[in-house]
Amino acid sequence: MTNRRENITLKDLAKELQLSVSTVSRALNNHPDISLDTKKRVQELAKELNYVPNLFAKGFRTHHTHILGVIVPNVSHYFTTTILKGILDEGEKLGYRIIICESKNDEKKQADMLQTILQFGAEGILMALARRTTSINDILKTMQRIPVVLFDKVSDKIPCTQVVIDEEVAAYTAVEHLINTGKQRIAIIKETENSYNSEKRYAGYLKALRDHNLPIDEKIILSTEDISMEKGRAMANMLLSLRNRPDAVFAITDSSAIGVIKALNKYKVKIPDEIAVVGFSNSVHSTIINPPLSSVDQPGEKIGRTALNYLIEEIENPNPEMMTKTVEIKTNLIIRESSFN
Amino acid sequence: MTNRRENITLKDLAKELQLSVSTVSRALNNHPDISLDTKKRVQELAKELNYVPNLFAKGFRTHHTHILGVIVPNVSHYFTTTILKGILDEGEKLGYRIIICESKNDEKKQADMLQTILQFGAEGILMALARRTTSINDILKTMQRIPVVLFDKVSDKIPCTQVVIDEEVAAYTAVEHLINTGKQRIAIIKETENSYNSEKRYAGYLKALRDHNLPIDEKIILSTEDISMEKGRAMANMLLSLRNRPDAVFAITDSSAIGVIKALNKYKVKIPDEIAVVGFSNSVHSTIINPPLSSVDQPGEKIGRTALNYLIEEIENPNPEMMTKTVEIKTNLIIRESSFN
DNA sequence: AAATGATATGCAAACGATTGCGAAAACGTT
DNA sequence: AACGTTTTCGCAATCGTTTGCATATCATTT
Repeated sequence: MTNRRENITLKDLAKELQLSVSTVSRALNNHPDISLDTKKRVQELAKELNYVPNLFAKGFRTHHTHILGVIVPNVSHYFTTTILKGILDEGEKLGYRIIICESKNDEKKQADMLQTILQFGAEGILMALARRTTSINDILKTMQRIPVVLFDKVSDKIPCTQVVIDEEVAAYTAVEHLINTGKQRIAIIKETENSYNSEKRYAGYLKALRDHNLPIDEKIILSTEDISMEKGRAMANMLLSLRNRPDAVFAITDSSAIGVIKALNKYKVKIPDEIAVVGFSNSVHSTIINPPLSSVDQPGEKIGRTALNYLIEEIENPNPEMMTKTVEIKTNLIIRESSFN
Repeated sequence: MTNRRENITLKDLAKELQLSVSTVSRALNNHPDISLDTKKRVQELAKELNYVPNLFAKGFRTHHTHILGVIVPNVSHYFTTTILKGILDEGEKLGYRIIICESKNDEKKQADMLQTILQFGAEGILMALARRTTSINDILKTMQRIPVVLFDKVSDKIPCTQVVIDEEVAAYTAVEHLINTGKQRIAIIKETENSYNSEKRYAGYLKALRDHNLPIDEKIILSTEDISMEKGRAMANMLLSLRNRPDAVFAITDSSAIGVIKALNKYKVKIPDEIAVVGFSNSVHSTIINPPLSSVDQPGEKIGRTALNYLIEEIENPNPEMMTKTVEIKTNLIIRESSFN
């Protein structure tokens, strides 16, 4: 391992070329004051010696770090990773480095991470809120220093740009699809906690039923906290035990929808003829389960890209008026055999 | 947005307290030279004014950036995300920030990212190689500047610490399990390209057969490039068309194993009685598919943690001799209904 | 009383790059 | 030949923090 630490600096180049540090700096930055001849000499030597600017010194000097922070509840969640993909890709294109943190749905951890990211000199933060984020003080405080853009898990209590999907429309479309296939008694599995996403989807569900003059029956409106496959399974069992069974289930997440399918399969309930199922997220699992699950596809990469672009816009052209808009990304219902054949 | 840019510096604290900048610095760093009284005064004011040290200036001064870079082929790959989880978590504990990049299995992109990460002042790099990484020059060059630790996708051509699972043992165990359930004719689905992982697993497969005096039949040793669910399905169809069908399939990845199960289900082949299936990775999908898939569980978080710890060890205590070892993490075969009932 | 030592603080340089300002060099103009 | 312009470059300050060394104060010892 030769010379692990030794880095070439402007000074080295300057000495070698018998120039001043400032001239070398300007030559490398293509400053008009420098003659073409000098520029060429400098740039050639720089390349030859494999000069890499110390971005720390630069960032320190210019107060421009080109770092962005991202906080998400769980990096292993598939939908989240597609968003990250968009963020990483777009960030790289625009010359920003991305630091990723996982809040593990822990509000306190989330607050610590905001602090850390801030300390580290990030110029902006992208985040999906931890579940049950109630004290938004830390976030507001952070926003006084650098811009914040929320995505996916958002809250209208926080005055900043938010990038979400058209939750309500998406749910409406999904339920309407079930209605169009002749279903009349559609159950919903949603979250108990006041989650932004869950509420919006529920609203879409209600609107679809009302618009098609279908009765709303609270017996088949099921709520659960920490929605999961297991909970989906339990809810399905519950629905099967009803005297008046539903003929379709709209589950607010794919995992719970898959739990439903598993339960139905177990009791040999015919899908979709007896009970149809639609999920939300279009995760990879949708195509693994049998029958394949109809689901709302959320364009994760696009959400990531969009959020990042808004953030950078706010960093580079601060403009208080533009900083509180909500951007809705269109989703797309993917119909598979769990609801149609 | 009040005072977005204004940061409190040591100088501000010093002026307020009528002290010198150096004293304030030492007080905050708990230097023994400073009196308890002064320390207290300084620290209190710092907290009150919400002083956050400019880590850029600090890193610039101390040549200690506390940044690590991670390069992986695909951030949406489940196993990868579990590794990332481990890296992020352990990194945070040890006070390092993590920058993540996605190579998209593109060797050129991978080289660019090494450069970027380097420029940015990372003190070490963790990486899983892009598929078909042949020119390792960029990596070797990087290693002359900062330590590199490889994980998951590794190469023995690169002289550095490598953290992998016990591929061969894992495969051996999986195949032996099939043999123990009475299977005699076990097919394997592996990769064509000279992938480190695939070759090791294949070796384990061969060894298990030989140790149990089972014949090795090339007709049921199937290779494919870009292994996937679709390829698994195709390979299964191929196996079903044989006059002499196998009674078990060991698929080197979960996705291909799931393809196999889907094909078998389609043709109503009884699993595991007629043909048993074992996969590799124990991805979430294993429990979604029906029947649930037996699979080798790879402790992703542990791999991440381990790799990170080795990297930091090399950063903080450089010691050329320790830098080329291969660490094997133990896996665990999870038996489900696809191979046992 | 002087010397010694311990304790507490300040001075100033350094890290590497950028940049306003001024100076030198080169050239053209009268 | 003297002057003005333009081109090209260097000086020096600056960003915020750390740190070796010098300094100052006070108590302790001889």
